[in-house]
Amino acid sequence: MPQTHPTRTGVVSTLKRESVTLGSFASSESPENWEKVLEGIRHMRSSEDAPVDSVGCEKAGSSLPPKERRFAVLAGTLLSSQTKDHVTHGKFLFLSKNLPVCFHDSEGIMSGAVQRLLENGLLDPYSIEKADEDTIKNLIYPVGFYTRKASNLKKVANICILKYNGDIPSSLEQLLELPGIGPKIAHLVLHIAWNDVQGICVDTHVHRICNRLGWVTRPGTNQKTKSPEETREALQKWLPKEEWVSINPLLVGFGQTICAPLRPRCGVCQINSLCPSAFKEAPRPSSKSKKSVREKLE
DNA sequence: ATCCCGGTCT
DNA sequence: AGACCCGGAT
Repeated sequence: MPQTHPTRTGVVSTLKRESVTLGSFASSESPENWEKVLEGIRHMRSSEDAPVDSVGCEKAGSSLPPKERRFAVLAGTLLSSQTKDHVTHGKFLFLSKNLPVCFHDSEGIMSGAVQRLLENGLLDPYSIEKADEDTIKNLIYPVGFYTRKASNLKKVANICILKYNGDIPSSLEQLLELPGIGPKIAHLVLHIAWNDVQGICVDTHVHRICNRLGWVTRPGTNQKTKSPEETREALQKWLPKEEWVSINPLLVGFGQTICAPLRPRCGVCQINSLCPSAFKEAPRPSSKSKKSVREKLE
């Protein structure tokens, strides 16, 4: 698609204010203080210990030749999608050179599934196509949506064989045609497998945090974006492309440790003075308890 | 024991 | 809008 990103953002020109913006800014212009916010998050991330940073990664597929390696990336990413382990996608963005298929291993679920596939020689399209679907199901069992993923994996393998000579598609559009591959995974695979950054990988953390920061709005409005895709497009309009890769693991880790989906720890957040949503989150979503009034005020 | 999670597909 | 699915949090 057209590359209409005004990467030259007028970041240096505008005079800085100390006040917190309300998240409104002219379209295709950067939100105020975004660099300060990013810097603050980086600083917090350097001292926090987010799960995404832990070293529990498997290096399945690291010694494979390029074509097999790419398929392993696609298969592994497909498996980790829609699982909480998906948040660790950010991890192997950094390790893609040597460790193309890497998963956070907090529970051993994802890495176990990929490793079992690899040990059984089921990380390449030809073996997968021949393998029984139930076999794949059993090997990947603990991961979420395993039935659907086993089915999608076989379909993907078949398509890769028929249309791509056993390789994986190299364009965004072709990746999106694969069953079970949506925008998030497609952009991720494109980057990891082909080293091609065409878009920001927006998961729920990126989606949520960008909206809290007022970094993205629906086109022509001040309303929050409604979907990760809207967030991706809005974010890409102003965020310099140099940040497109790093923004995902940065915000994922931030979202895991501080800017959590519910009960964000605004009290310890170092950029709360720059965040229009700070301390504005509903304190207790479902409150049946009458105690626990003053326990979380750190 | 119940609720909640999360990309993708329908 | 709901189904898919597990494990984890509550």
